[in-house]
Amino acid sequence: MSIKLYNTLTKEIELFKPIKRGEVKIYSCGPTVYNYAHIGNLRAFLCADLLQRTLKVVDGYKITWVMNITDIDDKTIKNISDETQWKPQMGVRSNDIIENLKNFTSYYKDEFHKDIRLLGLSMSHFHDFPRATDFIEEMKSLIVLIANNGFAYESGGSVYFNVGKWKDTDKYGKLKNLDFDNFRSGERVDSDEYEREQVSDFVLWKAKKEGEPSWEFEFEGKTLIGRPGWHLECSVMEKEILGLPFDIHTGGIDLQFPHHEDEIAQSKAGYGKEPTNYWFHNEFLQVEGQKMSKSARNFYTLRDLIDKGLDPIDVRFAMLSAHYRSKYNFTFDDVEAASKSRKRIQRYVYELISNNVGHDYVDVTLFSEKFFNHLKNDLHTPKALGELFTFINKNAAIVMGRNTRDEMLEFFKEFNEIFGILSFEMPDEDIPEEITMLATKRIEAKKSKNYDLADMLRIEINNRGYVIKDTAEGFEIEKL
RNA sequence: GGUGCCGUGGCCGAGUGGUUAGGCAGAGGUCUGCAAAACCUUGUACGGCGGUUCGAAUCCGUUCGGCACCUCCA
Repeated sequence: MSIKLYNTLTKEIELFKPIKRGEVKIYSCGPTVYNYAHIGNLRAFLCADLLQRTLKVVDGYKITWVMNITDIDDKTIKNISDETQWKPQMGVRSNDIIENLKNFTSYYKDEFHKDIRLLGLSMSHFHDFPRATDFIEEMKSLIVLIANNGFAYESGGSVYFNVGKWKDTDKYGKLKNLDFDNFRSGERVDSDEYEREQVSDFVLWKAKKEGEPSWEFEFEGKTLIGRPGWHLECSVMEKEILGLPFDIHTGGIDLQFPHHEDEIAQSKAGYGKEPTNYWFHNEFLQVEGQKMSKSARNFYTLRDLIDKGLDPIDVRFAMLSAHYRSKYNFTFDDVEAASKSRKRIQRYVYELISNNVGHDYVDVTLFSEKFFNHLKNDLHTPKALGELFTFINKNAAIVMGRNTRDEMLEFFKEFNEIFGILSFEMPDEDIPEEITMLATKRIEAKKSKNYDLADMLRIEINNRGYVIKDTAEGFEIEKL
């Protein structure tokens, strides 16, 4: 209806139009479950979450959201062959290598689910999490289709996609302008033992190496023992689960090439259709201005951040505060700032709920429209949040009348269906009796002007994890 | 080497020709015994150099710097 999105296919911000009225089908390139997801991975999933929530809340679309789980590739294989990577929670390591692969990847899949839940993604928003190894047969079928159309060839037990031939048929390089004749010279390390006709050809079926999990594939009269190529899984799963074409495909910017480009080529060469109408790519996350990497010692998983005392919801809000097509520079100071500003919004909401003294009328509809219009404009969260803070600054909750408050709360409920950072329950914390007693003693000390004792008691309360605030009536206690 | 993106005040981050973005931090204030919270006030920024223009962070040229992709990568 009215959301505008940047489409990598056209390199323009376009008015989004779904294939079927009122419905949007989204496929997100999900994690490779060979380890815990790092915060760069998580940003991509959070951006996809922002997209689907915005479509749902702002334009009322019914969303079908699929995120794949890559459970077979070089990295998973590498890690299952390394005994030190095995954890007791994965079960018993057996001689059945495919069994090991399943157990290993299942563990990290579950951990991934825990992470995204902590980040505020809701499992109920997902339609499916297909795993690549559950679609081996369908992948073989696609290879056969591609071969039948003349765009695949077997060599050394592997099957390759013939990019050169494809380029005569259709454009290759739809997502990114690439100068194929001028690929980095001298550094083109083709360490594969596989024999490709051209370096730009990519693998559809990869011949087995010693110790690797493998499947049998009857192809043009030969039995090829091996496994599917990485690009193939998405082409297959999105077709099987969503059907072609679907509406939006999401992923990190690094996947534009070759992953998504090859996905387009495969799907079109095999199924005769391109996968999707809109390609949605989020920019990278950096840490302290650098690319995140293990060698730079700035590599974080969500659990690393939690161990450092960060609240995952603050991480969520910090990431959502940056535009998805901008590099997000993750710093601890920034999460700290995000935490404070988040709490400011939360306190404002609590004031809307609790106080009842004001009478002012404020045009909430006007503000709400402006706010959501920013989101409709290619998910411009920084502008939307700027609008929100400007509004909060100009319109103190305390002076608003009940009707305005209720309208504001309606706004915040919609806001929260997208941002997912607010609570509408007044904090009803059980303050231990001993803390209340200390606070009462302090108030008495205060009344008798024994300020030294009062200050000591306040410090004692702080040390026990609570903060005391004096009010006109007496005091309030909050948990830190 | 090829392709593309970006350089805004202490930090983050909007802004594409003339009007206060915003957040965090900082400063001052109201309130308070002191705090905390809240609220009010407060920011001579736009990498450098040229050019176009009455006027440029915004357009053009150039230069410096950073980043990404170029078949492992969210």
